[in-house]
Amino acid sequence: MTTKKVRTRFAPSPTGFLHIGGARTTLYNWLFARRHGGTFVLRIEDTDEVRSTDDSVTAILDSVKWLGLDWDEGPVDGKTDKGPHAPYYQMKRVDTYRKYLNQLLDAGKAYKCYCTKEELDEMRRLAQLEKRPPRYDGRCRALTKEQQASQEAAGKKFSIRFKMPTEGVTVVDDQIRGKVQFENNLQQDLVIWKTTDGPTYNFCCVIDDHLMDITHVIRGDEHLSNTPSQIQIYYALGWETPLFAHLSMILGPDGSKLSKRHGATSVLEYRDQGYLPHTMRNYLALLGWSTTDSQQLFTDEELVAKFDLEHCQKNPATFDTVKLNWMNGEYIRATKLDDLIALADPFLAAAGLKGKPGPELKKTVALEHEKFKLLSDIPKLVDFFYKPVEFDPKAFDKVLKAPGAKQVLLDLAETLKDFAPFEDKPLEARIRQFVTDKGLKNGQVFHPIRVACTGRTEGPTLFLMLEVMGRDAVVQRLREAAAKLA
RNA sequence: GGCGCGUUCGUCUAGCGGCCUAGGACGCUGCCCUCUCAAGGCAGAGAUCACGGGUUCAAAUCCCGUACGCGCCA
Repeated sequence: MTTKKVRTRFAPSPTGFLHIGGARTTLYNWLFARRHGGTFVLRIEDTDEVRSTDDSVTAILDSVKWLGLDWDEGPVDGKTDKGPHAPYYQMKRVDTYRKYLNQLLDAGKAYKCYCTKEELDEMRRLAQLEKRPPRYDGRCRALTKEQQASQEAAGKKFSIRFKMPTEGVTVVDDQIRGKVQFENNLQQDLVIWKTTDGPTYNFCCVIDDHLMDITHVIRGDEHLSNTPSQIQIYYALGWETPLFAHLSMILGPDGSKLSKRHGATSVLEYRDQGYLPHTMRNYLALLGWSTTDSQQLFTDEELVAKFDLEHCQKNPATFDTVKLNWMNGEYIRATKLDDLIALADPFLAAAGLKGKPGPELKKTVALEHEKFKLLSDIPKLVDFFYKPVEFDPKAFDKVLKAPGAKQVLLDLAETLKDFAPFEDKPLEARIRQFVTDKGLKNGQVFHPIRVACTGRTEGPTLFLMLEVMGRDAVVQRLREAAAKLA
């Protein structure tokens, strides 16, 4: 076991938003680094010039920041970097890659390949036909200097391939899956430099992980198959390999790889729907990792203290919004009122509830605190305090159109118009007295009040809600509802 | 097609040969609380541990096949 200081990295390609799978990979890298007092590095793998965009970089950095996962080295924003291994954008490191490319070329461990796309397609077609694995046959491996010169004289472009060993096996000693063996002669000679004169992902990745002293490469399952090739590049350069850990994928409810079809996949969408960063950390931590006890809710400190690679799941996990929602509700309930209102600010603003006349938001939100699953639920559940009552048709028909309901509203408006103090307990006592006086049942009075004041059959505890709403508003709403019944 | 990975309640999972008549969490059902909806409390249903063979006194746990799913190569 290495005694080196732990260094992990998350290395996204900026070709889109940070999705749930990437978020979990980031989290695990972060947790592992923090767990071992190590360093967490963020590196942008933007070698795909066509698909990489600045907007994606921004979106990814925003996502990681929102998740609350701070990185020790990496981009600060689109322009500057922090850390001793800067720059952390691969396209700014091309000279470095070129240096090692030349080293491999000089050592005869890589070679120029002049095959065109058409030729490669043909090769593949034939292989399919003959039921052979459709891989590059290595025809340019043994080209002489003269042959190469004539290809180039003919103006042919070339890519550069890495020479995989033709015999033996490469073992990936995976921290999660154990030893995984690959036969070398079944691996093809990987393109490490493109015809367009640029490095490829698999090459840069190796160079950077080595140069940046990465000790643990924790990444998605989809990279496992490329790992033997990468390991051989380490060997060819005379480097020690880091330890690898491949995480299983995250699936959608139908068992296929989580994608747009399944709804939200981008981390930022979860932010915009009103999930708390802590919920995402906790939920994602448990999606593919677990402790031996039955604990579900963890503080960040607990997560950091307990996280390990041993308990990472080998099989893929289905993303379950229902449990996510439960957890978010748990954390919203655990959030102090003032903090909750601050967190909900964008949602309250979007709903136009800020600065509206009416009760203090803090009071109305407090009434429903235990019911919110999402921050975006907050305005939906308290908006009736701040705008004219909109009656739910069913509630209106069932409760207000009930026999006697109109009279109850009218009588109550009279009873309450001068009532003081207009507070929870006194109100309850008075209204219960009203019920008795009229020889009615609780429901015949309580329900109409609620619907008249809120438009709905469900809502906060009644008398406290009336207190918060205030006498004038309550009396007015009772009368308006009665008038509507005319 | 080749190679690789995986398979425990609907979902996330515990389990590393006897403690498993398989435990927990979310969800679901019922009851309690109650002015509604939640929250909370209690109870319950729900998994022949993918299938088939071995190994062993003993297997969800080890080995081998099969099926299915997924990934990579293109």
